[in-house]
Amino acid sequence: MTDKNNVCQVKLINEKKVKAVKKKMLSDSNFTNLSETFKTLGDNTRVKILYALSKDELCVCDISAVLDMSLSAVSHQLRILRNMKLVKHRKEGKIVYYALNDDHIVQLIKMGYKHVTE
Amino acid sequence: MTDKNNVCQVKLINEKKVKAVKKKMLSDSNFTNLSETFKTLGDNTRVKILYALSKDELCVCDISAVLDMSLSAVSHQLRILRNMKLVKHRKEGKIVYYALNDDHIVQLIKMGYKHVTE
DNA sequence: TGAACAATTGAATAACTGTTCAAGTATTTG
DNA sequence: CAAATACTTGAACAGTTATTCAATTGTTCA
Repeated sequence: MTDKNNVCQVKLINEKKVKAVKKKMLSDSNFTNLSETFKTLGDNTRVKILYALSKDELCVCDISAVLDMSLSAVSHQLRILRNMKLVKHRKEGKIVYYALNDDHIVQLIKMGYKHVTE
Repeated sequence: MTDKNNVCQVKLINEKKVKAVKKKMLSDSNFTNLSETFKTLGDNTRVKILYALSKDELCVCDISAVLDMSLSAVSHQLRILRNMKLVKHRKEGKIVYYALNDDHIVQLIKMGYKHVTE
């Protein structure tokens, strides 16, 4: 893709800058992990679940009550959060309790909240 | 949706907890803003653009060179970042230079990076 | 003025995503 | 064992999204 007529003809407006910035970029896999983490937070339902869990450990049923959503929808999103290792769960009979995996994510959400409210 | 047979029958496993957590939830609009901000960061191309701009002010052409992507694709994403007020731009003749709107977002990205690399 | 070119834009397409619905698991308890 | 129930799962559907391609805008400069 680099050559082609897609890229501007002037052979880079600012070759030095481009080289310097390119050198400072992270690896592709880091960017992928980064954007996938943000993408996981970038859904109304999931961010609500995480926020709720930052207040208390909750079972699926309780979460669906807090969010006023179907059990199934919540469960689907919990699977995604589980896969991303953002939440952990423990079984107590029929009931499955979910909790945040660590407080890391809450910090991110708090910072995001600061951003949108300032 | 609340009643229905979607929600668990036990009339809430833990009514007190649910009430307490529900009270602590943010407003819907706050959650929407929050998730939309994260969603904007939750794309490989956009997070790369923001990261690059955290290193230097760059024109569209330079950005497309840094990311090795088409001008058009970059421009489309820049529009989204502009709409979200994450970047600002200034014109210099034919060339449009982009920069981060504020350092807020870099903090978020740094924190996300810390999360994925730890 | 007209050629060159950085950037934007709209349409089209392919891929992805979140919810619902229905069916299925697993556990408790009568 | 059978009924009840908390939860999970797969398929289907509607809505969204990122990129490409082609056309267009706006600016410089010969």
